[in-house]
Amino acid sequence: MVANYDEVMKLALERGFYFPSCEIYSDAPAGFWEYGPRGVNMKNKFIELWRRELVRRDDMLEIDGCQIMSKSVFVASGHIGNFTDPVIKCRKCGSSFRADRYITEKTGENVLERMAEEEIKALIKKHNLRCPNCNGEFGEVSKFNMMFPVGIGPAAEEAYLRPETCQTIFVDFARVFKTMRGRLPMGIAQVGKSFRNEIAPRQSLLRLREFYQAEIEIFCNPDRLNEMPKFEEVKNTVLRLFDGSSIIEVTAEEAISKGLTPNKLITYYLALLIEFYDKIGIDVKRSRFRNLSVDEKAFYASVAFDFEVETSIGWLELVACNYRSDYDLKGHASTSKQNLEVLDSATQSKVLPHVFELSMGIDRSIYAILEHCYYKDEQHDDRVVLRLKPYLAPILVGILPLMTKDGLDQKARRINSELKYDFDTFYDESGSIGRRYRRLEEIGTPFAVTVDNTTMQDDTVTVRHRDTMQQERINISDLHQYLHKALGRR
RNA sequence: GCGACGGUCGUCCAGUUUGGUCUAGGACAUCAGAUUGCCAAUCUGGUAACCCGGGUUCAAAUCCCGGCCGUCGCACCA
Repeated sequence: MVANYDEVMKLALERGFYFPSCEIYSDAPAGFWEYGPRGVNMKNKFIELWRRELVRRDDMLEIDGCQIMSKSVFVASGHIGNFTDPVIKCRKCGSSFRADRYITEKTGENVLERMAEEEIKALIKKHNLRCPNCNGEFGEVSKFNMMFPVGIGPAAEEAYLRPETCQTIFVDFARVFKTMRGRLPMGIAQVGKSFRNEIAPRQSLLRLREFYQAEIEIFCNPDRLNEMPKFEEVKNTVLRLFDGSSIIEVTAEEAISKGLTPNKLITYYLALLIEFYDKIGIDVKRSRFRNLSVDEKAFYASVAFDFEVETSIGWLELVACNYRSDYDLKGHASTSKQNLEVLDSATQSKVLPHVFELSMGIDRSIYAILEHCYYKDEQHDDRVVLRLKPYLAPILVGILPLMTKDGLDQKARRINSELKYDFDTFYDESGSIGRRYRRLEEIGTPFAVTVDNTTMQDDTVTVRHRDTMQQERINISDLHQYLHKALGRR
């Protein structure tokens, strides 16, 4: 039984995964959401697996940069120029439109991305364009920048909240490469918040104004994109590639030989990404890499694959995989007047690295995992089971006394005390045993340890499995090892 | 941002049409007690809400205006 958005939303609100920010105030703006206790735990575990399966596996370097950055950064990155849309507003009914698109649609005239406001105005006048809704006259052309400005210090020096975490990586690149004795290709990773003043934030975690990204920027020599010994590790990994009409399943090796992906470096990282999402609990059979067409790509990307998963509200983009070439380093080099070239030790030549990025949306990923793991068990009174991987579950194990007498509760409390420093545990004695099992499985707890009368005689407990409802009896002294193993730890 | 519709306990809903026993009701969830003792059991009791601001009126959950939020459509989406 497949979940829908409303069911996931209800579970998230009722069980403390996430909820609207500032909700006790009526002027709370849209597009801001908080993680509750269960959500933040799950998010932390998501990031831990990201570190393990991408950052450590590939020997990347992680940094943690500032969220407020100087204006120059965004002049260099192109956000000051490109992150704005020209908007025209009807004087009569107030409807607003993207000026460039509207003019092109109505007149066929090509409107350049950087066309000045005066020129746009002239075009409207020339063709006598009016509002399609009420035939009213258009007012001034305005530019809406989606970055949040901030004023630094008493003089309110112009700066911005970063609209993407990667800019920190680019401006830090030279120092990190030097001090960490970098070699190309080199990955720099970062988890952090980004901020975009969305016009219409919607659907809770899916379209936020303040959101988490986990970003990886691979700095590479563009002449050596097929020199990738590590590629052997992933050559049999299956990629599902979508060309706009159908999904083709191929191994990483086949993707290259058939020309579906451009080179080994990009293909290697697409494969790492899909392996990560498989381990995190996404049903990868319901995912695809969408090869973006020319007009869909961001202004800085020359090759772009969006990693998308199928949900009840359609295909949802979780990761943008962009080959940004030297767009960013070139921009920062010329704006800052710093030389950002590095020596590629393999060729002993100076090179301005190109960049391939994996830009993951954490919040959207959390939503997608919840939806893919949500299961309504029709065999057992429609019990709701969140079938999260053990290493992602907010609570790993519930510790339950069968009843609160004959010392069973004290015994269970002692077991909880012994385990809680190493695992996320939850002690619960309230309500019938069946009710307590149901509450645990609803937040994805894979195991429930029950203390019964037999425990008092031989120090064994039952371990109940969330998905099968089967129980096994094991020694209390083996519990630690048992849970350790269940987490897949070494 | 525009348009349509909507906003009542944690959740879902009743009450708004026709202002007045609404001191706002129910179910689920939750808490306490009793009973039971391995899969949402039963009984008793409790906690808990009219989105915010203004207006009309003797009287507003109910009517009017503004704001905020939500759903859908358009537009936008690095």
